[in-house]
This record gives sequence, C-alpha cells and structure tokens, in this order.
Amino acid sequence: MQPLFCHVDMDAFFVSVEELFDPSLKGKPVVVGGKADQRGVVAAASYAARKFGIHSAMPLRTAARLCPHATFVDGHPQRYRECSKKVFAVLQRFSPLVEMASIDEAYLDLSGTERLHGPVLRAAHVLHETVKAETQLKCSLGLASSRLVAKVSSDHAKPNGILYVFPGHEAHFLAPLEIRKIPGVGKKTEASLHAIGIRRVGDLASLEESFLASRFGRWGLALAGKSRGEDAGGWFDSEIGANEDPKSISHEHTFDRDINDREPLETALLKLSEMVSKRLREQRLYARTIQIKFRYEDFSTFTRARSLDHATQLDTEVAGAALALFRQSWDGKRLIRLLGVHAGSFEHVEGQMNLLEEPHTARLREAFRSVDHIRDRFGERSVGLAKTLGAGIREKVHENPFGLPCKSREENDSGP
DNA sequence: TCTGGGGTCCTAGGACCC
DNA sequence: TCTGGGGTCCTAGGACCC
Repeated sequence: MQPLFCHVDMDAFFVSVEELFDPSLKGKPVVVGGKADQRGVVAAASYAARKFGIHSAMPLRTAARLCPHATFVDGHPQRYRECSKKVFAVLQRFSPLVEMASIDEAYLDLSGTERLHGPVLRAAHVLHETVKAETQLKCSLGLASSRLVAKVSSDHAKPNGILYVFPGHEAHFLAPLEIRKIPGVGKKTEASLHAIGIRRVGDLASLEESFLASRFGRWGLALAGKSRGEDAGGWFDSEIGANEDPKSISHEHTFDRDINDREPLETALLKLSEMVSKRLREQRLYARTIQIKFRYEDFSTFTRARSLDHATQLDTEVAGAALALFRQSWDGKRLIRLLGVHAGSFEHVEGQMNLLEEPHTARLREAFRSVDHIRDRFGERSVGLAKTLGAGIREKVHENPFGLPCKSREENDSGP
C-alpha cells in the first residue's frame, strides 16, 4: 500500500486566534509576544507585519523599530490550546491516526483512505474547507509519501494552500530548495554545509553517503536520507498517533532587569518550582531529576541537575532541590538574567506510591492538591510557598510536613 | 536589534558494575 | 598490575523546533 501522509500547518496561528477575539486586528500589522518595549521576542507576526521584515524569534524591540505603528499584543497560551484542540477534533474525523506535532501543526496518516475519502486532492480540499468552516482558522496542507516531504510541502503551500507531491517525485521536488528547508537543518548545520559548498537539497543528495558519514557522523547519514525525502531515522520515524508521554516539564523566567539580589531570585525559583509541581500533579507524573537553569547578563547559560532518591511531585521537594542547586552554583554576585526549573526522568508511581510513601507525604500531596484548586479559582498568586509571599521560609520547609507549606495571602490562617 | 518560553533529541565523559 | 569491554546511570551542553 502506498503510504500517504498529510501535514496540517495553521497559518499565522497565534495572530489568527487573536483576530478571532478582536476582529479589529484583521489586516493590520500585528505582533504577538509582548509589548513593544519588553524584553522578549516575536512569537508570531501577521502577514501585514511580515511586510516590514518582522518575523518570529525577532526581539520585540527590533520589531517595534521596523514597524512602530504595529499592534503589539500579549500571547494567550490558553486560547491557543483551546483552538488547537478544536482543530484536532476536526482532523480526527479524517483519520484515526492523527498527531499534533505542536500547538499549530499536525500529521495525519491517510494511507489507504482513498476508498473512503476519494482521490487525494479532493479529500485534502474537503479537509481544508472543514477546518476553516469549523474553526474560522486557515491552514495549509502538504501531502506526500513521507512525513518529511509532507511537512516541507505544507510550508511551500503557505498561506492557505494545498500541495501534493506525487509519489516518485520527492527528490525532484526537494532538489531546488535551500537546505535550510529540511526539518532539522538549522543555522549551524546550514553554515557547515555552506562551508563545503552545499546550498541546495539537490547538492546534498548528489553527495556520497560515505562522505557525509565521515564528515558528520550519524547525522550525516540522516541528512543523506532526508535529502531524498525519507523519514528513516530520528523523529520522523515514529508512528503517527503513538501519543507519547511528556519527557519533561519546565518553567523559566527572564527578569525585566538583570539582578543579583538573593531574595527576589530565590523567590522566583520557588515560584517556578510551584508551577512545575502543579503541572506534575495535573499530569500525574513523578519526576526524579530536578534541573535549574541560569543565564547571566552576558547571555552565558548553565544548567545544574540533581537526581533525587525518589520521584516526586511535591512543591517542597522540587523547590528544595532547585534552591540547593542554586545556592551551590551562584556566587551571589554575578547579575542574572534568567532562571528556570526543569523536571524530568519521570516515573509512573501513582498507586505504588500510596503504599510506600510515608503518611506525612500523602498529607502534603493532598495539601498541594487543595492549593492547586485555590490557585485555579483565585489565581496563581493567591497561595504559595511562604517564601514566594516574602515570609522567608527556606530550603528546610519540607521537613515541616504539618506546618506551613502554604499560606493564604489574604487571611493568614485559612490555608489548607 | 540585543536576544522568550516550552519542548525534543543527541553527544560525550565519568562513575560504577559485572 | 600497565590494562578489556559492555551496559547503564548521571550530568552538562548544544542544536533544533514552534
């Protein structure tokens, strides 16, 4: 059976969602990502804004200089997640094998569906129209015999288009494209390929595999396959819809100004730990490795990790590890630009845990579940580890299970 | 121009074990 | 004693994606 994959890529997704909430934005140069004078980068730019040279990942301040009259709006991740779910629901009707590869793109395995949906392009057209009708959002579709070529062709079809690369024409389609168009080839790989005179996918395809392998190792072999449009090796190789569990959960924060005051830095670290722990509980995950990340004023970035002797989802344990790592790593002087907390090495221990964990741990977990509810109802800042409210409780807080892992801000003793 | 935040995957060295 | 080899875990860093 001839394989057939469809890559669905939403057009200017964040901007389009913002336009649904505020139709007056339509047609204007719009930049999603933050205020014009904020530290940060462009998350998405409308097509009108792109005409001024604005593109995603560009610093907001640069964007403001290029187009001072653009409208700058904050991103709304919750809105995007909801719209993404709607898109997913539509796609599911076209194939049971669907996978959201990110918030605004999906892969469908349409192999063998011709009897059901009719000729490929007609089916694609129906899908395209259905997404638009049911979500008010436009997308572009790429169809091909491999996921990689489907993805490249949806990019080629933008905006609001459909492109089907006929079986057997994959290499011919890819050959004239710049190597940067191949997923996985970024700035660095592009530069090292340019250095040996390779600019187009066709140049890459014409090289001996043995040469690429000797020059780039395993990655060289993968590149050779990609230049021919093959999924073999790496991420594209996995089955669509395998819906794997998350591998890590993290939160990070860049400060408005670089700082070296211990108090606000540690408060931020606790806040980030709480956010990570809350999501661990929501997703019923237990993390064994806690990692912090810090970036200095000169943008140099470091990570420090610690594996715990048991997996956890408790604020106090995540925060304790994060704080200890921070105190080991920071000299107390260098100006810090960013802090992050990362949890990984997940273990599935719900169930077993109840038998093994000590009673106070179970109580703590219940307490944090209650905190999660309060936060959902009254906002993130309503409850937190004492230090994040400025009360100065330190690393050892988790050794005080019956005490004060949390306190209400408004009424001091009404916490769970 | 002065560089976000959330992820995945890969590499590589050292510890440790058999 | 002058040296193995494989496997796994841990840590750190980096490329890349949206």
